[in-house]
Amino acid sequence: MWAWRKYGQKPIKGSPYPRGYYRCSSLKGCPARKQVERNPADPGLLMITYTAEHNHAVPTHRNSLAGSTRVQKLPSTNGGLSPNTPLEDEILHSPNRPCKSEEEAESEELLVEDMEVLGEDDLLFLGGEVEGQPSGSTSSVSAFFNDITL
DNA sequence: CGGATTTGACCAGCGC
DNA sequence: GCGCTGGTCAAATCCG
Repeated sequence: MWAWRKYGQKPIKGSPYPRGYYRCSSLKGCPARKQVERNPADPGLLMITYTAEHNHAVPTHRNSLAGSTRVQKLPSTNGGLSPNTPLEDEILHSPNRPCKSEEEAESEELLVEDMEVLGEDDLLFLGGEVEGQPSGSTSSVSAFFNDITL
């Protein structure tokens, strides 16, 4: 839904998997950031931590994808296509639980974004609260994902 | 050719 | 003060 540009990756102490740092590339001055790290307890699960809020509206890019790019890639071969968002379309493309290799990380992230669909408002809420509540907000996000998987 | 990704270097905060 | 760790920067590279 947002356009994220990766700007860094670091191995994290205590976790065998590196953490990726992403910025919003939709708008140049957008302060929104997200950290993507794998859950050591469940390597198939990506924990996405949002920091700061987007200072712009959700790019209609999403719909434009559904209207142009997606349709071009997937003509009416799907029959009904997906009347909903392209995000759901991508989720449909993602396998259940690949857990194959690092290359599958994107698919796994899509899997996590499935959870965003479930609790998108909650995530945005958490992301917004990180600014106002410096203590424990990040861990709350992690706990949030843990609750989902467990 | 422009934008995204990779990756090593640099910097700041914190604990000892 | 020093070393460790996490976060960011920027140059090189890749891809459409």
